[in-house]
Amino acid sequence: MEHDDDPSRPATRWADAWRGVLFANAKVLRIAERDLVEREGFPVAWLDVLAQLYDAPGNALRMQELEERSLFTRSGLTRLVDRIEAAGLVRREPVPGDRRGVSVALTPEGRRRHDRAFVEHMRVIEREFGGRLTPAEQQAVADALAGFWHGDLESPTTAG
Amino acid sequence: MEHDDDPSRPATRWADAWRGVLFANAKVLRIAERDLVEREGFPVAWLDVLAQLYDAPGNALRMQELEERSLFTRSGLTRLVDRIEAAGLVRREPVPGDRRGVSVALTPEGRRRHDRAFVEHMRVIEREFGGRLTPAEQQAVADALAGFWHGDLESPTTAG
DNA sequence: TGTCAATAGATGCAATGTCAGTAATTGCGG
DNA sequence: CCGCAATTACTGACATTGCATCTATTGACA
Repeated sequence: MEHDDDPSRPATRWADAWRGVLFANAKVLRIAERDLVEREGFPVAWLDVLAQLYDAPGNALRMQELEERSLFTRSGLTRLVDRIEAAGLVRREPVPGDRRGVSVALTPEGRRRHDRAFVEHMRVIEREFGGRLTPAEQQAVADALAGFWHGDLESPTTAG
Repeated sequence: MEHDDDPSRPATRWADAWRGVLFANAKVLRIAERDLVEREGFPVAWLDVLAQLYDAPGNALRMQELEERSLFTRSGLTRLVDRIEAAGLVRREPVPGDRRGVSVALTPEGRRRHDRAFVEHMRVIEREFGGRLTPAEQQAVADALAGFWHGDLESPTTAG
């Protein structure tokens, strides 16, 4: 992936864009991970789960819903929730209509920890990520990549 | 809902930009990981190592250099190299001047596997990532995030 | 009602990653 | 030359993750 600055052949810019995503993610997340563990004693994966529950109606989600929304550890969710539950931040509850299902709910303690951790986490992200971009760049990246989250991107994988 | 172009309050766009980075990375990488394992029988972490060696002068790097450049698995490099070496894709060699050191070199087989894997990997990235962005968006993201890789971003972490 | 595929989670095992501690080597200061 | 801190890489204990499998429950249907 060397020389393709040629204006007649702009299609290779995605490689640099991808590299940027890769590096930004890795570097910022590494710092944020360290910081969170030091301050709060739990990793970003926990905060991800807590935040999903926080945003959910009733502060609770079924395992499967959690799995769909969670960025990290698509699998292994059972044990992840085990640990968070052991720490008292969430609680498993039976689902009224379906005896197979389990609902994971935020405990009051979990909510407190979430609030504190989230604020500090965002501060770190702002310092390490947002602060390195101009407002225009922030807007551009947000617009360009919006499709990856508020969008469904199943499509092109059908053919296996 | 979309109007935050307000100059008095532009600072919140980085949150959406960050979310985009997070999601794009996670979703695209997950697909690429599966694909690579299926096709080549090794994970992206291997390709990362192979690519670092490929780009290095003499197709070789010391463990520490490898660790600094590697995006994935900052730690655990010893065992990672163990595995790749066991597969015959790299070879450990003593360093002439320093008997503590170890140089990790790409084998001919490693080079072949790298070439093939890299091409296919890039194809997947293009399909899953590049293909979802317009050329203008690709350019914008590449420009905005360039600082995270060709740049040094040590600075603001000094105070711990 | 009995059978069976589908769904929701959990579990076993192997692979991988993390962290602290170890061993060998180097280079400095006396 | 000798002791000692720094550097380089590895090892072992342990936590986490991924994958395939397993159990329980549900819902469709004959």
